[in-house]
Amino acid sequence: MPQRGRPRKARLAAQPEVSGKPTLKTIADLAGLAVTTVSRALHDDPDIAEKTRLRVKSLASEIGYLPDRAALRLRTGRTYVVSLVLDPHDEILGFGISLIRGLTRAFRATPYHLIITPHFQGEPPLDPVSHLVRNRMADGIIFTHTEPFDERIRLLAEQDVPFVSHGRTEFTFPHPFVDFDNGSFALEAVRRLIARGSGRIAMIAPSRQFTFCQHMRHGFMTAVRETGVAFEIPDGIDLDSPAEQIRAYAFERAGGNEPVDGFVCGGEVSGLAVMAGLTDAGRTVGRDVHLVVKQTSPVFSQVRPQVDVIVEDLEEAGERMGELLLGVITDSARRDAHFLQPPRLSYVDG
Amino acid sequence: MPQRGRPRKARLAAQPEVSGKPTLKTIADLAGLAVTTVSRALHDDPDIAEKTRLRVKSLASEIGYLPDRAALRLRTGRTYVVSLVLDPHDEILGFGISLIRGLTRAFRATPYHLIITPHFQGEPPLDPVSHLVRNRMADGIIFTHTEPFDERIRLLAEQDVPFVSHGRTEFTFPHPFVDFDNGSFALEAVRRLIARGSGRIAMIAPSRQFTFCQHMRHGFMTAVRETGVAFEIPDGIDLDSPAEQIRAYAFERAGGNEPVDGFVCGGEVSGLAVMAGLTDAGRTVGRDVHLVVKQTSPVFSQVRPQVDVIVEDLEEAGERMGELLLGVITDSARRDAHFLQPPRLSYVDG
DNA sequence: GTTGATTTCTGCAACGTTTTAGAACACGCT
DNA sequence: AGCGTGTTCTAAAACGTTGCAGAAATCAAC
Repeated sequence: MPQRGRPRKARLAAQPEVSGKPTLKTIADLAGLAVTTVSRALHDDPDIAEKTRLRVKSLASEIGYLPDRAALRLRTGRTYVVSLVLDPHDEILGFGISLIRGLTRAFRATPYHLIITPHFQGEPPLDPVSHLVRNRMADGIIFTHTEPFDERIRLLAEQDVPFVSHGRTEFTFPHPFVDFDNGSFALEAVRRLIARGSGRIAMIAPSRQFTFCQHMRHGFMTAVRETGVAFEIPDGIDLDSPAEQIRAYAFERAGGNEPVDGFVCGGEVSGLAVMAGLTDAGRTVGRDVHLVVKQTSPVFSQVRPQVDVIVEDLEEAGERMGELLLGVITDSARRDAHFLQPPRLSYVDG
Repeated sequence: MPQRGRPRKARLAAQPEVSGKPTLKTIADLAGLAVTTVSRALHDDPDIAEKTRLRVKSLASEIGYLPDRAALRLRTGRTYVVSLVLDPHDEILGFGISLIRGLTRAFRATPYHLIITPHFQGEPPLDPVSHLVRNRMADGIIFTHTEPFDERIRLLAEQDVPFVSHGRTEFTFPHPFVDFDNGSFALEAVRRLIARGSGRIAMIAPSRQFTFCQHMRHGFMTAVRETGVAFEIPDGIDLDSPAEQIRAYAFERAGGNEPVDGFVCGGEVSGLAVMAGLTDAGRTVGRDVHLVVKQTSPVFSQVRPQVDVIVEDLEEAGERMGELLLGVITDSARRDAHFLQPPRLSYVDG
């Protein structure tokens, strides 16, 4: 094979720098090449001889070169940052941390970093998002507790900023989301309660502002109509209500005439609160009254008496959201990708 | 007052750029000043006339100028990033998310961002930390589950990288930490159980590898010696054991001869597991056997029968850690600052 | 008026990267 | 020889910021 092209100038290879982290210049000096060449070699530019590319790459990995994030970001505008907007509604139990763990799994082999942007109670929900967008602080945004006409989504779609929401909207345009199938959850929960013998079923539903409230109610009502069972959905009580209020409701509705003997609980705290209310009212859970609880952490398997649970896997949700977001970032055509997570039924003795 | 110094050149103020986020140049053009001048004015350099400083600052806030993080980082080397190393041991219940929420509170009015660096199960614990240090990815590091001779702390102290640990060490050099007073926790827990009438007390302790295990054991043993009560600390069972194993242990030790009638549980999952085991064994919690549980989330107030809890406020811990870290970052002399968090007793009916 | 001190502002360089434009050389063909 | 072509590499500029070294004007003093 004939040697072609420009031959290497027999440049003195400077001795490797001792201090500081390696940069393109470090490699360039080591290899006797120009910084540009090294950059291109690492990017597999076909203009660079294969032999050189290989040499540069092995040199780079040898000295543990990692491109400088700041320089990259300054030059290219890409931040390689994804931000999770931490919702004040995020339940203590699992929601935040499982989701985060899933996200980190999705970003594991990528250069992306996960930053947490808090949304403080009382602030306008749009603030954290518009701050991120305006100052270009992230390549993509993740958030939870989506509303039917969520302003955050309107803004992000308008500005063409990649995002994935946990929860759906009622906008006409498509956008990437991951959601738990709360409709199926409620449907299955009611069916299970009826199989257990419940004759009057109540549901502790999400706050009306969230889209998933409608899904859960719809599933609930479908099952109720399908079976003709008596039901109630308390007004003014939702999953974000203080546990004490939920407990009091369960306590009250456990007795009187037309007592409730089946509860669908959309979350663990409400599940425990309902159980507490029933216990306090002298009812025996699992015998004269039944529960189906949506579980996002493994606590309920240790709660006694055992109750039927339906599992929402938030770590998986996080991982999917991360994957979808990376997809949208690299290819904005994937804007309508989504994932609807099926409920995982986990019932006590069959 | 006489006009002194160099007068403003009557330079044409270029019309404000419409596109892109504002930079120093935007302000400079607007004010008819040089970029350097604007930079110094914003930094309150006394070399710049007060009038100019005021004008520049009002201009800056008017157009919503925010220094570019990438440029700042590239130029100064400061990242304005703090990283939390997410431990795989972080309990689903509260640990992670409360701590994170507290951290974000501490960074609220600062330019610091919180990034989450995962530590995946099976990886060497040093990996995430040394990666952060080597590539200068953060100005400060936060981590949990500290060990007596924690390699992470050794490394960070050696490299002089600011950090705050959750938990103490047995190193001779001082370092910033926040810790819950697990000694007092165990001490008070035993006292409470004895007041309830327990005659044989067991403790579900942390895994031996963590420093706080020793503190908890020490507090426990102090109380045991002080009172002369019978006790046991099961071998091979700790807070990180599968809940089922803990349940089985409680189930077994609830009966037989010399049954245990008082449990100190260092965490919520173990608390629920012990209650489950006792219930399954036919014991009545609150009558013939008692529990004191360390609580980091509000779940236990809804668990029936109610048990005594001692609260560890992880959100406060996070906020303190954030504050301490900012202190160390800006003034490395504060390396020995720390905060020992007192247990908050929350007992059922007095 | 020149000089020097003081005040106030400016230009240049650098951080590490990618992009754009082009340079240096070898080869094959006339 | 000369020319075009293809291959392989490089110099310079730019992203937005700050530190350094000065520059331009004024004032006080001679």
